[in-house]
Amino acid sequence: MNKNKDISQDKHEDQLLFSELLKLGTTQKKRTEKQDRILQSAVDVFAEKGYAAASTSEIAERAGVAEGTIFRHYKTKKELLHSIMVPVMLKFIAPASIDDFVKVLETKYESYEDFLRAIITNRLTFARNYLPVIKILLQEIPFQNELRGQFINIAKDKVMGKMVAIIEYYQQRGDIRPLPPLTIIRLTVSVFLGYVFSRLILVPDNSWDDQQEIEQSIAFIMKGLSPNLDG
Amino acid sequence: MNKNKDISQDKHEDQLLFSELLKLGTTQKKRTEKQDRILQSAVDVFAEKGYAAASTSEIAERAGVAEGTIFRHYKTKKELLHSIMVPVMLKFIAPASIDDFVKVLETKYESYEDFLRAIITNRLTFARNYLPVIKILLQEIPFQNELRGQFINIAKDKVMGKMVAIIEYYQQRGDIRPLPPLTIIRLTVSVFLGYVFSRLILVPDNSWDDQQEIEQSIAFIMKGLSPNLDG
Amino acid sequence: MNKNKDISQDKHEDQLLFSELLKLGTTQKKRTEKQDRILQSAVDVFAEKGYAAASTSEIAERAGVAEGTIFRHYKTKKELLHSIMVPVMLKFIAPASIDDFVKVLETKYESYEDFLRAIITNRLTFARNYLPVIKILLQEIPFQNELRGQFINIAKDKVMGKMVAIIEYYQQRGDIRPLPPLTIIRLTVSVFLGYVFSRLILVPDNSWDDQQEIEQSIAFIMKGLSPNLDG
Amino acid sequence: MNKNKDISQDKHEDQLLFSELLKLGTTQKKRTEKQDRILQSAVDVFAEKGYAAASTSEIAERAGVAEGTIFRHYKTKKELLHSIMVPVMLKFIAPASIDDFVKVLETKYESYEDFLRAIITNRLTFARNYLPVIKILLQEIPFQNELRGQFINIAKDKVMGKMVAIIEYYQQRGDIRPLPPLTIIRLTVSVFLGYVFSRLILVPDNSWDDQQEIEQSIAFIMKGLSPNLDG
DNA sequence: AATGAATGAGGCTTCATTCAT
DNA sequence: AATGAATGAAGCCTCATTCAT
Repeated sequence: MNKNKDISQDKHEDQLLFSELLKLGTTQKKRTEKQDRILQSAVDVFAEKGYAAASTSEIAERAGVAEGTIFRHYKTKKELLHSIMVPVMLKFIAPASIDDFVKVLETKYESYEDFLRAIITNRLTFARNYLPVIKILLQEIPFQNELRGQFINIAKDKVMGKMVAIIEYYQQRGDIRPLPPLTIIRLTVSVFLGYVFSRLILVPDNSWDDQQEIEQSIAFIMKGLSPNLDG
Repeated sequence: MNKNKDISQDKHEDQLLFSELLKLGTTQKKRTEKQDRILQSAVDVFAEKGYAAASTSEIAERAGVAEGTIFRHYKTKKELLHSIMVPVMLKFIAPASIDDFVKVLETKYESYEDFLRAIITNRLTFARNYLPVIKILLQEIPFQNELRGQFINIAKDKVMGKMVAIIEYYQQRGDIRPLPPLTIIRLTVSVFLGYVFSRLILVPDNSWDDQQEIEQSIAFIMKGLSPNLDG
Repeated sequence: MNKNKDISQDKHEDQLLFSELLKLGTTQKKRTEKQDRILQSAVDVFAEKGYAAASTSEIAERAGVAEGTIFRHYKTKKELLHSIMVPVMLKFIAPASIDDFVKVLETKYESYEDFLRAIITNRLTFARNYLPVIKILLQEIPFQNELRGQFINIAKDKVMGKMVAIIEYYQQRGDIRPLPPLTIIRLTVSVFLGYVFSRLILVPDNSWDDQQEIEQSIAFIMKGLSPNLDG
Repeated sequence: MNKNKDISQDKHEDQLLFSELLKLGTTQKKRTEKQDRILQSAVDVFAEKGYAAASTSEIAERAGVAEGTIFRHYKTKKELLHSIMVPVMLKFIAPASIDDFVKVLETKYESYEDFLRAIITNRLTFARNYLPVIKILLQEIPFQNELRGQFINIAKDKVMGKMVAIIEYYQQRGDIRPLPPLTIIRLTVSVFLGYVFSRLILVPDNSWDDQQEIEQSIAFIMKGLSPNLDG
């Protein structure tokens, strides 16, 4: 059980500034300092008020740039949103490290539980670091059709295949029940996002014992998926 | 196993029109037909575009009334939102039937599983009937502080106490593990809302086998909460 | 110096309720109690906010009648204003008693000073009793052309002639200087309205010694108009 | 009697355009030509219709700008009003030249009459040049509490002290009666504003002989305040 | 006579976007 | 590249007035 080298240690991926995040994964032109400030302000304002209620003038003000400057870099407000969300979606649902999972599937994690613990810890760290963008993502997915399409495509193309492969691997090993892999993903992700939502949006002021809640969630999922209920 | 006449059959509560829903639970003045049309249009537009992006003029147009008419009945756009959401919250998180659960706790449902199946089926029926308002609720909770406060209060005052009592009852009976009841609620609700979200918002066009997904979800939860993993 | 029977004692004229005032001077239809309440509320709201900023709905609300009721009695908001102002103008600038002045000019007041004291005290009592309508009058005169026309006409037809006669009488007696009577009126009225404005609008919270201020004002006017500057 | 180069000649102060007036007395940012046009139109419309009845759309139209442009420079309609009135109040009740009065009190004006003639002529010139804003001032003082407060403060801080000193000086010289200085100010200002109001608002179409009316007003005030009525 | 729901024109204000500097 | 003044469409809301009941 190699708990030590778990994914959450992947500082290179998750503890970067937002502007750094955006650089990854796409071939971006050089971004100026003003552009960075615009993006950061946009993230803040979108997360605070929602996309529709956010005003470009407030974004500009917080970024310390003129109103017109935003539109020099992003043709429309919607393009600004997309400039933020696309790299985030790539990162959020398709961590760079997932490839590693596939590659070293058998050797890296002995059990589905280890895999689960690794990925949940990792994604929670990510969510905590980029909470505002996650919030935007969850908020806007229902309204921004194009965004939703991209999200689903990314999920399909970059994640689902691999996840299914991983799940089937553990199913064959007898770690988990032979439910449809998509159902397993849904159940797992529900528990995870349910925690993120409760923890970060619904009652953030509560005193949460993250460590314990996560362990309980993992145990819950593992038992829920275990093949041997009455075996 | 599950009681036959399960709660989802409670047509009097859940299969009414939206305008009927609003009548329940509060002593409302008589609502005119135009008022009903305004409310229905508001629900539609809020659900389609989100509160902030919805315009009162579009709501009026769809309702076939003059824009001013909206403001004769609802002082502000926000009041219109609240007029919709408050009764929904009361109904959604605090079904009238929950009192029955408490009253006839022992006799009515033999097991936590039966209880779970009953309440999930019931709430899913409700969610399906009032999908748009559920969508609004999930969307606006992060931004409308007052709404969120009311939501949390209603949850606290009307549901949590009873749910905790029910859960502790089944825990004493040995049906489920002695986790903190709030954690159990979080896990259960996560699975439920995760399904609603996937089913109704994220990929609504998929062909879903509701019956099977629900059974799988219930089984997942039951196993996840069962005390006898390695007993 | 018959100070005793001065005009301010004319209770029949000045200390009536507003609704009573309106009855005088014009042949009005019977007014219902609701009409009275509408008029009184209109006076209040017009005086508080100004005609343009007053809303008929607030007037209705304060009067305790439905919005539509106002328009059953007064075709338009402007007609409501006029219904208030016309009788007031008649009373304010053309006191019923002025006829008496002319009739008994010589015998009633021995000097211009007595006349002045009588009329100022009288008009001040009136202004105090009907302050709100005076305020409306002063406010709307510049904007309501029709009102201004009527005001000037009433002043011309009912007052100026008589006032000029009175002033010329005292001028012939050598009481006051042979300035143009209109100039004398302007100077006198200025001092009077200047006091009303300071006293009732500009700094109403001040502690004013009315008795003394009035006496000083009268003395000021008398000296200002006295013929014997270098006599 | 009166000094020849009287204050009304102070062209640098009083005969500037309105936009010029606004520049004085405060350190203003540069104003664009459109801003000037907005201010001028606002003055016109406010004066014509009153603040409440003036519409920002008409102001914009007359200024030849888009309505939105107004709100780029003035956050609200009320701020637009204040932007106009504050400098005017400073100029109207607190002429720059009043300091000179104090400084050169004895030498500059031999008598209260000279002082009075100077200041009245000066203020009348000002009023004539800026008639619309004076009209707005007189109209809105009763309704705009904040404006009234500022007006009173400016009067207190900048004028009253000096005026009282001047009046007491002439009282000690025996020029005028020992009435309370505030009463003297009230009487004097009443006569002055009474003339302005009659002349410019009530019956502007009359043919007025300004020179003569002013001299008569001054004579009236002087006699009214003279100590030696029956000396 | 009285009501109050309904209207639609118009009010103030915000906003994304453009463009001359 | 950056600015910020300018725009005009659109947003929320108010209001005087009408009319069916």
